[in-house]
Amino acid sequence: MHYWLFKSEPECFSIDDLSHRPKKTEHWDGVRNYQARNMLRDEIKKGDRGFFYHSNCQPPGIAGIIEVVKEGYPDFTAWDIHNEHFDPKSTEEKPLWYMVDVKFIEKFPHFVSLDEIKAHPALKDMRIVQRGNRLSITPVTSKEWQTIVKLGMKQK
DNA sequence: GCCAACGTTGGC
DNA sequence: GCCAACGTTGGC
Repeated sequence: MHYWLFKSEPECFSIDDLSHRPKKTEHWDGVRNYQARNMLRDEIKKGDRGFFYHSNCQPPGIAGIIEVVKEGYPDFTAWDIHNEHFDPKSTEEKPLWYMVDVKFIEKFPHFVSLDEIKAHPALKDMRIVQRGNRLSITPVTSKEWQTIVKLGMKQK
């Protein structure tokens, strides 16, 4: 099993939005970056777990845990001309963009802020703390995963 | 709202 | 196939 970090702007789609969806499940659509697309299509497997990262908000950080419940399949929002992620280069015959379905597992009792991640020596290699990182999905090592889960489960 | 970093586009 | 211009991301 592998671990991932999924970025989302909470204004747009937050961990609470996910937990209130039917079956606490939603497709992770709208990724329009080739590197992230390759991970969605080829590497992210059913049963993998991910962090739900809140970006472009105050404070940014990791809000909780999700699980991949459906592996890569064509992102149909790219075919919808009225969708903001519409892309005429993608067709049903030759889909260009992919997505997975993710399910809400839990919200951390303690939100792990980007500041905390940056301050932790074991997390210094995470993509998310490196400057200029713009990938919306990144791999997480099992060591990083365990470190962050420990921080997130810490009760006040 | 600023702006650095980065990916993508398109002219050549 | 280079690379400048442009658009987007996302922390601050």
